[in-house]
Amino acid sequence: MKTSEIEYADEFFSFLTGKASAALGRRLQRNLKEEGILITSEQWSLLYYLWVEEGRTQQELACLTFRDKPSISRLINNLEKIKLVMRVSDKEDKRSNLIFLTKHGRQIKEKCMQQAKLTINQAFEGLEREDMSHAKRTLEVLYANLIK
Amino acid sequence: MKTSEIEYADEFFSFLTGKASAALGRRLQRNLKEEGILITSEQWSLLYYLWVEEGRTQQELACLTFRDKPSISRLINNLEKIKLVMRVSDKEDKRSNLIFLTKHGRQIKEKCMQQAKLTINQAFEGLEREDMSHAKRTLEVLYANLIK
DNA sequence: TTAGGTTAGTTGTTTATACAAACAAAATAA
DNA sequence: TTATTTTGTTTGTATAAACAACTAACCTAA
Repeated sequence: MKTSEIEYADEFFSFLTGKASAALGRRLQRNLKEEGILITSEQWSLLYYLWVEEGRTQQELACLTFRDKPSISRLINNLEKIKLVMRVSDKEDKRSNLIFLTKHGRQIKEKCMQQAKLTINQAFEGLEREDMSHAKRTLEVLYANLIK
Repeated sequence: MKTSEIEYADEFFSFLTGKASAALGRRLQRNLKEEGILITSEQWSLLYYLWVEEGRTQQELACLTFRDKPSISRLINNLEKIKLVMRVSDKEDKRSNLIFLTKHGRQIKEKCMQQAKLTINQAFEGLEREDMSHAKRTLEVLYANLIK
């Protein structure tokens, strides 16, 4: 293996591990916990889209969060268990569930967004906005390459 | 919420999902499967360090792959099950297991590295090396911020 | 109107993760 | 030497992911 290939594999591996995003998720979860909010970063990502707009179908949530349908189904099971969301059968189309926030699900929004901002600030310390945008664009091209 | 905050949260979220690294892992797994090698991308990442050097302890592997000790313990259980690695109790320190590749574990190295290279090429299509290095550096700073 | 295909969601199975708690072996300190 | 702490690993429990197989409801076209 040539030197250039070793470096190449190393870069590859660094992304493969996804350690940065995992660390970000863990930190968010920790920051939420400190405010007494016991949800996972995955649950946060679903709630995020419901705070923007309620009454989405599970299919919509699957597309928005890049998960498959079973993953969404089980995430919502857990969010129902802790009484943050509820399924409401769509009267127009009985196949669909519309997902709504409970009162408590709406109440925690502000605290969650605040802790998300805190997490961002902690993560981006010493980084320029431009660095983040650049990295984001690169990852988006990479992602686009891989799903086709 | 101000516009700038929405953009900010969006960038944050894009990293949070880790969708790029997940897609990379799935593609690697798929590419390996096409060569008849049925291992997960997580198993690959452990094997990678064993191909570089065998006889590492689980603790070492945990550090190298940024996983906790239970994760490594169970990854190795599964790698033992499919007969790619084996635990050998360290005679110097009976607490430690030294992890060695089986014959088959060594045999698949070349094919695996070849499929890893293929995966890299697919992922990086249309991207400059400089973009990847830049993204990598950014993610490394982000990661360093979050583990302290 | 009914047969065939599509869409929305669920369930089963396997793998992987985190965190906490347990355990045994080793190192250290009294 | 014995007591205490540290280190390496495993086990328990919960959440989450992918993939395949399934059901139910809807749509469409003969």
